[in-house]
Amino acid sequence: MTSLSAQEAGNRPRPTMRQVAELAGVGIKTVSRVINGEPNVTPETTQRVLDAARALDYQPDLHAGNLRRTDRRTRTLGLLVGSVDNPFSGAVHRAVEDAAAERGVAVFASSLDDDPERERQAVAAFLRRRVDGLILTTATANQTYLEPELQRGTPIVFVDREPSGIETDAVVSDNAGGAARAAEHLLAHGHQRIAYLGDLHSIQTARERRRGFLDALDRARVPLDDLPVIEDLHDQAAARDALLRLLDGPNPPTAVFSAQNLITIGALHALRERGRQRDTALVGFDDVELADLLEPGVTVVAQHPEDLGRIAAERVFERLDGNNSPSQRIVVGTTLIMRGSGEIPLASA
Amino acid sequence: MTSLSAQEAGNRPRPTMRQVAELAGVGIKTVSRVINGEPNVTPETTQRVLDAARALDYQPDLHAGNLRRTDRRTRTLGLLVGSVDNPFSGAVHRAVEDAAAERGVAVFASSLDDDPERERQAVAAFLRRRVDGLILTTATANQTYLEPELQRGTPIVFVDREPSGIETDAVVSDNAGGAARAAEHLLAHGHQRIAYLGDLHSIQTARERRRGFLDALDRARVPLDDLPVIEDLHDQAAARDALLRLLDGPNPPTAVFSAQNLITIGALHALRERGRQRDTALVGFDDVELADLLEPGVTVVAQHPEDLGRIAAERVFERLDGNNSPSQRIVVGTTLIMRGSGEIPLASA
DNA sequence: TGCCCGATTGACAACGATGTCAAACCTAGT
DNA sequence: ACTAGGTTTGACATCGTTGTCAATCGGGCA
Repeated sequence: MTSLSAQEAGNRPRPTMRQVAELAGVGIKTVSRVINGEPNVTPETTQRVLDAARALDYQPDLHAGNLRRTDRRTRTLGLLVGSVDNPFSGAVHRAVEDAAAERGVAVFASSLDDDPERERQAVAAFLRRRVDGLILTTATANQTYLEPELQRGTPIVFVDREPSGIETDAVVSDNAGGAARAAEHLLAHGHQRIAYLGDLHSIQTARERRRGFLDALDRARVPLDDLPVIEDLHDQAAARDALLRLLDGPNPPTAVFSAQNLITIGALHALRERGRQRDTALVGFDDVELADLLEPGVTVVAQHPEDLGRIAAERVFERLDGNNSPSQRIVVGTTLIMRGSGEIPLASA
Repeated sequence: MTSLSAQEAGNRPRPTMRQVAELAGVGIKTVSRVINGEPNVTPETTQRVLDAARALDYQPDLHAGNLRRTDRRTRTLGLLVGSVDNPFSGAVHRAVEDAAAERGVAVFASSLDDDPERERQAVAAFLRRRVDGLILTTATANQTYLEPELQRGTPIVFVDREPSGIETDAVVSDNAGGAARAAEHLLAHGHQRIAYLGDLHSIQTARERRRGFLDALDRARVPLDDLPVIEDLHDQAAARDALLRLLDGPNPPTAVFSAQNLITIGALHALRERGRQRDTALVGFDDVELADLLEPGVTVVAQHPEDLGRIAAERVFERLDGNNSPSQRIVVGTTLIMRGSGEIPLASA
């Protein structure tokens, strides 16, 4: 009533099964049976128990039950993504959540920030809480530290980036293929001097995209020597600055491939600032919101984060359901979406 | 080694303190002391225990410990947001995660989808897992169902939307104020016939924004009777369709206030489709990515979701630390960001 | 030498639930 | 009326850990 009521912390202790049993005038095991929907309880007893539980606002303690339960399932999943704040990660997260919610499973989410130390910490935090399975985006060079956990039967599925030093499932985008597609698209519009703006070299997908990009140019016999290939751009500002330098330098690129969503946004800023958005072609990897409303629209190689997340979650649940077929690497294709910026032809100037 | 290794599920059982104790040749309580950093263990014993723990890849079971521990803290928080794949929610989530991670607290995140039933389910799932505190965006008309939990001392902080029927902390944006600011801004540029495009009337913030908007117009003595006020637009497509109808109808609005980020995007689409983006003014509530690169740039009343999340989390931790001052309603201001679309003057046509 | 006191250690109960098992209670068939 | 067999129920041990408490050990001091 008064604003004090909320603050009388630790007032009533939380009711336990024992108290429900007492109120209902039955044994504690009977309460357990009712709460868990086990058979062989008369309707009258069931009702008495339910009434008592309602009256006390009883909430079973999942973890206490787990301790004794034979399956030892916490109905909890650990999810590690780039950052819960990034739209790509958000879509992955949402798909995982939906698949999990269907099964009454709750999801712990953590942000990686491409920091190996954060990864170890997050995984340890998940394991201490006894998650039933892990869906991980990794920042470590090597995940052998997870081997013992895998041996214990905990399903671990990597998402977005492939694992290394460990044999387990992975669900990833076709990074090299998508990057190659972007390069070929720009080549087809006459460009040869294409700048590559990439994320940290330590990130596996960044290396894959770079490889796909360079391989495609190489196949087209474009000399790679003096190509502007810039890596380790980890945020919008860095990408913007890098492209500004290229645009202001001698022999600026006629086209740009930005290999990640934040980099694309940085590149867009740089192009606008120099008024070059209508003569410098741009293809981005990963879609960005509103890209279709810019002028010109931003051509992108779109990933399908919802699929990545959904498939990864389904894989975890299959493993939990006993499927122990050999581990698989599932590749989700990318989609080139042409909106204008990627179709700007090489200026005849 | 072979791909089978990962599949021999349930191989080795997970090691317990008992096994660490056995391997180290000490009592189980001594292991507990070492793991928890309690004093009065000799350095040699400590080392033996740590070695044994390492050798077995021991991970303490946080929940088992909790069962016995006097503070009963799971070091876990439940967070309910609109949708983990909405940028606004993502920013709130990230801020909460950062504040929590500092304290070794893990975060369960769930999406609400403005569905009261999902809210009950998510909250129940959190409570069965004994989270230490709740940070909630609500979709129910009334949250008295949380009263017993509040009485037990669980900190509950509402974020983004205010609670009703319950006395507890809330951290919200200045919705009415921000909407009024948007209206005044459009009025200042000569507009009177301003369309309001709003979210579900059942959402408290949507009602607040509508109220702020209408009050501002009323103060300016704009007749509200035949103003195009459209509510219950819950996604981009609905917003686009609604605005298209207005633009195509008789007496179309000269300015638009879109009261939520997805609605703003839908409105942008509609304006482009009719080629009206340069003569119809637009102010959106909540910022959207790339809004600055559109032509014209999108003027918005930006919220500060990071602040909402951070403050809400801090409030929870203060409560957990024993602060039991009266519950507070903390209002975070909004910021008008002028980028062009909101400064389009009334056409002299 | 004997005693006191603090440091170190481990046995044991307990946290809230479920699995096991046996007791009590029906019902129907003879 | 009596028994077989199924249904309903609860006592008790147990899950992995921490709190309590008592036992042991090793000095330091009278």
